[in-house]
Amino acid sequence: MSTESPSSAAENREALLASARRLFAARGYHVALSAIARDAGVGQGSLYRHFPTRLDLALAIFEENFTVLERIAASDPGPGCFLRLWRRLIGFTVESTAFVETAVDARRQPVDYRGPERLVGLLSGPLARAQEAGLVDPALTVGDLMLLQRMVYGAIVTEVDPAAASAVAVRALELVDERLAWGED
Amino acid sequence: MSTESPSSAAENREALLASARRLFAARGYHVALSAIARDAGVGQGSLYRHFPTRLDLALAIFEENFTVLERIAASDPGPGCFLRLWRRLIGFTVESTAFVETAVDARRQPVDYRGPERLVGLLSGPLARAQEAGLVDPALTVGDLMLLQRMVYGAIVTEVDPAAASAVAVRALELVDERLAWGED
Amino acid sequence: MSTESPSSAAENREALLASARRLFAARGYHVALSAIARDAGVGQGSLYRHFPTRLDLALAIFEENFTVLERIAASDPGPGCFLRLWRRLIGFTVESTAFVETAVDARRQPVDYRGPERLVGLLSGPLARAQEAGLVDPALTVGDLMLLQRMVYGAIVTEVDPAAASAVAVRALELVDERLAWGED
Amino acid sequence: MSTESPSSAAENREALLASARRLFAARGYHVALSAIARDAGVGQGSLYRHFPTRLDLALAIFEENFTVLERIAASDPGPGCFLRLWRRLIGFTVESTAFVETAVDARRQPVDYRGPERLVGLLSGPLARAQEAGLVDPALTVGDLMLLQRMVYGAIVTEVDPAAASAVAVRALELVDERLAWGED
DNA sequence: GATGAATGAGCGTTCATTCAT
DNA sequence: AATGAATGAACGCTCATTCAT
Repeated sequence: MSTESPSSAAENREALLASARRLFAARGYHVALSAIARDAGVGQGSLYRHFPTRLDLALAIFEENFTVLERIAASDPGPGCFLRLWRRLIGFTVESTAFVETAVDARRQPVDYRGPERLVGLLSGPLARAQEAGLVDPALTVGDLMLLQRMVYGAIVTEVDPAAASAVAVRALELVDERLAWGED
Repeated sequence: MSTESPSSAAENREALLASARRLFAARGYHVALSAIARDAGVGQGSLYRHFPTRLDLALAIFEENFTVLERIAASDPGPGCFLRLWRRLIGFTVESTAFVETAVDARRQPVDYRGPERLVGLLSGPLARAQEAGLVDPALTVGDLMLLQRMVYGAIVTEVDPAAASAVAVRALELVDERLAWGED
Repeated sequence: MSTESPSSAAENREALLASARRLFAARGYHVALSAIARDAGVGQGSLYRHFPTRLDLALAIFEENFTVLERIAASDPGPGCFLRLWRRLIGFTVESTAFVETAVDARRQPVDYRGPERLVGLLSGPLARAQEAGLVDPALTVGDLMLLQRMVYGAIVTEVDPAAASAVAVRALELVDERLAWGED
Repeated sequence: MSTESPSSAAENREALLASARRLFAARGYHVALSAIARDAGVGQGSLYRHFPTRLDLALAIFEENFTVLERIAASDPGPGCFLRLWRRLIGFTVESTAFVETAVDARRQPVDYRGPERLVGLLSGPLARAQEAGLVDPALTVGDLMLLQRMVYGAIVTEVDPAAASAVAVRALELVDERLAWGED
């Protein structure tokens, strides 16, 4: 009977996203939605109201990630912007391996999602600037980068030891390392 | 695919593996086990007897793949053996993207599986011979190859268009192509 | 039908009744109450204030119907009044088959509802006048009529084709037609 | 963990039908399916296996009713057969008022059900024999009878007092009584 | 050894009801 | 007085697992 304030809608949304992020990572994309609601301290109906499907939850998390990347892109007009973006993107990849399962699901129940295109748009300018400044192999395309990110997902998601995820990502990128300056600080 | 014939234990096992392979690919690793039994024309209890868990089914399929690779390794003592093995391995990867989900599951409910080590053992000799013959970059280690295969999984499994899987694998490998002669026939 | 205008209590009540009438007819008596509120452009809490239970909504619609019948009864002191009333009553029956579900519900969760008695009171005078004028079989009682109306509900509500409702009502009444002059204009 | 014998399939089916018949009558067509399973002493999954939808359960009950009627029709070649059939049919109607709700549902989610046609086929011969023998008004058609049965549903289902159901059916039929010899033994 | 019906916990979803605003 | 988000019990349904035959 404990009714929270109806005005806590925005807070609930935040709490649900945070719980989803955490439980997706800890227990996989197919964690029970009721567990997410419980973890967020929110009723099942409210979860449903905010995010009618599991995918809506996943896409909302992507959206948050995008916001972070957009902020980086907007704040740094220099040639170093690209590497910051790329590191953050790989960071998201390492943190959210559960989204490979999202991708697997999406292949079977296709959804209209413009994420990749938006990411391309976001990276193009910074990549060009970095290449002009001689920081990145000029032959590398944004498409190559998108593929590389997906490959990193593969490397991480098949890693038995969760603690090794970052190291695996580094090793994976090193396999193409002459072209990309990842890892050198 | 439903068989009405007198079903011996061995035949049932074969039928179950074939159905699992097909349904894992078509409907994903989490397809209902009852669907596999039905597709194989076998009772649910028999599926259970042969493969107590879903993972047992997956590992048995890996085992079949191993057998194919071992046959190649045993039959070709020349320097070209490695590339044949590698191509077949990538072929298996393309065919069974569902096994990324197996890997994801396995991370959460860890199982003692010696697959990677066996694969290393299988590839070491042929790789060395290929490197001696100048066919493959001598700096490439078997560990690099294992990682590369896992990266290919990532590229494929995040590909929305199933028909593009092979092409994506090729593109993924080209990102490291100077070192590996994949694709040149 | 969603109204954005400043909504007074009385307007809300009207809008809710109109939406309930429509949705009961279109989607059945058990349509979600939230759908009625939404359709009326009114908050769920306001629906609640006006009509605490689903049955209150149904009874309020009956009440509106009564008002129409009372107006007819009050306005026509002649012998033809009865048939006008009867036709309108059968009309309401055809329009609101969903109320059979109300009746079914009411049988299980009995409610003190004086509808039938009021209807008897409303029809008695006009029926007597019609019988005196030789327009209706003098052996027919008001109770018979009430039962007949209920029988018409049965005929309509079991009719698969909604468009056939009126025709079914006519056929149903014809089964007792020598006694009642329904249908002859 | 109490597992009943897998061979109790037929018994389970019977138990489910009996429970459904009883609970549909007592608590309405929309009684929880889990309540029916519980009442029958059967798991929910088994209910589902035997009757995938609520409607399947309802139709199976109709089927049982049909079997009873067919047995009467087959066993009595005389002119009195029709009245026995008709009494039994009205008896089923009185017993299973919940099926008005089935009909209401069916109007919204139409289903291909040949019940009425079968009933017509079942009654035609016996009705003709009864009419030849002068037991029933020769002007009465089978279609009239079907409609009459539906009208009886309306009379019963709108009756507040469940104990009055039979009496209401009798009164309802008396409204057309010169034509049909119902009630006189 | 094979069978397939039975089981029931657990999931996603719906919705009447409440209540801070 | 009106709003509409929050709640959570309850439903239909799925499916891994068991076991009498």
